Amino acid sequence: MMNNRQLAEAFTLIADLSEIKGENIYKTLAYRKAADSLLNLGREASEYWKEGKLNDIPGVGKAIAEKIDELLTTGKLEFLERLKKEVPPGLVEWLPIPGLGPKRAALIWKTLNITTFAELEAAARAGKLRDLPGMGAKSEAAIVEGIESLSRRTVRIPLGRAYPIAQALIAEFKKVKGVVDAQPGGSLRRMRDTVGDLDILVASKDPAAVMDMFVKLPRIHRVLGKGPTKSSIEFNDGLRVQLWVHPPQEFGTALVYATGSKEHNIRLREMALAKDLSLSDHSFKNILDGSEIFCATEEEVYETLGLPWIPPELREDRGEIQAAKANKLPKLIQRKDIKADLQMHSTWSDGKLSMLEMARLAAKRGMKVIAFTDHSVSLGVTGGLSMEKHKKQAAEIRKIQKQLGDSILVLHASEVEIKADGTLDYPDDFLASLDLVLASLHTSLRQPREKVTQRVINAIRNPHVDIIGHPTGRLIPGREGADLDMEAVLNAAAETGVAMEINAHPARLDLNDLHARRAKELGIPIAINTDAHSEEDLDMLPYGVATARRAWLEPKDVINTWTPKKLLDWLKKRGR
DNA sequence: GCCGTTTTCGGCCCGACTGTTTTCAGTCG
Repeated sequence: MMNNRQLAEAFTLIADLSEIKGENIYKTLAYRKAADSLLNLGREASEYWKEGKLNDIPGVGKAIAEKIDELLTTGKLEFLERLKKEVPPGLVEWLPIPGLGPKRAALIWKTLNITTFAELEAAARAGKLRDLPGMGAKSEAAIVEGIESLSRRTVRIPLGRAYPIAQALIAEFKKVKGVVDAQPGGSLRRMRDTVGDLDILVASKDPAAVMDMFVKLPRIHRVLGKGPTKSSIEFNDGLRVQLWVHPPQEFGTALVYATGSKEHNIRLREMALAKDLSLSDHSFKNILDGSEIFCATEEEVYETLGLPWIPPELREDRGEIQAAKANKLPKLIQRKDIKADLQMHSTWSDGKLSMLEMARLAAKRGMKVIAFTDHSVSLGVTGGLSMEKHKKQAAEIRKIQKQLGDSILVLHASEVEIKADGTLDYPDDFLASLDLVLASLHTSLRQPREKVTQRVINAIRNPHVDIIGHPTGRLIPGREGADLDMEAVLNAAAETGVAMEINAHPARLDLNDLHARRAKELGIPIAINTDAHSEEDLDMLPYGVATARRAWLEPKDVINTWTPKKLLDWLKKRGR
């Protein structure tokens, strides 16, 4: 059964091939929209399909619904196979080359009769592209350079790496004469778990000063473009940064534009047009009389459209505009709402600091409750604890609790391994003796879907498990995580009341935004924990909160916002 | 191909930058 990503890939391929073919641009746009919509769906399209509700998926009408049906039934699509015979699918590999789009791909293919990436590279290097109509030596050089940069270019980078770099750049921009404000834009500001390139927006009365400083930053590989209001560069490590500079009086429209997402912006522009206003990064322009409305702040932009300000994390065209219209935007959780951290590690297993040190550092960061979830016995590499050692740890916790007084409550917990056979690492009567049990997958993540899903469900059904930690086990970048049937997992959690974790470490952010949002819909309590192994890790909490915000979570949805008493009551109700 | 707080037909977001084409097309975000 094809999953959403595979379906989206099929429609993206249709869109790419159609565009090279020269098909009506709005038709290709419709396929792209459908692909995007599938990727943004909280549940598998196959479930909509079983319910006969494919048309409920935004951007899916009669024709695309029929194609999804064929793909899910047969695993193939006759329409796509025919299209591949008309347009060589190898051409699609050319499109990521900067400076080469569908029009030129078609031109090169038809004129030179080549279809592979290697043939294209050879033709470009042999000087065969410069004589094509509309192209010249510079276009050809740009394509050669584009091919080279593609091989050098890093894939999407983790938010946890991009964010500090962006903050450092912003600090530099703010030092430049004439700069009034500087903010991140793009997926960075929306706090997606990975970002493609860094978008930064500056408000300044003297744009040239910022641009000149920007293109002279150290460690720049090359300047991709430089204009009076927009420039972009590529660093030696392949990271790309795009900079816009606007006068302060239009910073609001500019920031909305630069933040995106593209789909969100399209919705805003449609709303503007309904009021005879054309919205750009500069202003609202009245299409009847040409008059302009300038917005220095985002609030003014949304107000002009009759909407309350929408937090950047929600701007994905996942229903936030409808919610804003109805004045039903969620009151999103914030960092300051978090008063408990229910997964952290100490020197008792693989943590770097003692429990007392960790407790004091957590208290300093506003925590009222923490849980030590040192690893369980079978995870040998981490120094997983025997039951015997747990008794000693319990005694140690009683001791440090006296030292800490009532500044912070320390719970004796465990991150219990969900073993490859689906059993847990300790017997039930031992689990019952702990203050809190968090169960996680670390091994045999590549098991088949049914098996690995059943493992997690077994853990959820164990009456002594309170939280499932980083449910899929993914690592960013690089490791996919288990192929869980998330809908089945979440349904089990909804039945038993087990909390699901958003692991705040930027290498995890697991649950992701979509799954966390689905968990909320099902009424499942969510935990946001740092999984800290060191002091620095304690400061990763904002990434977890950002993921929760992207999932539309409010303080009441998250158990870490509760008072110690409420948290203890919840654990008691769970049989503790 | 999708879609409807004017619409079941006729729209579908907007502008900067680049190169080459001396007024615009292609690409990009």
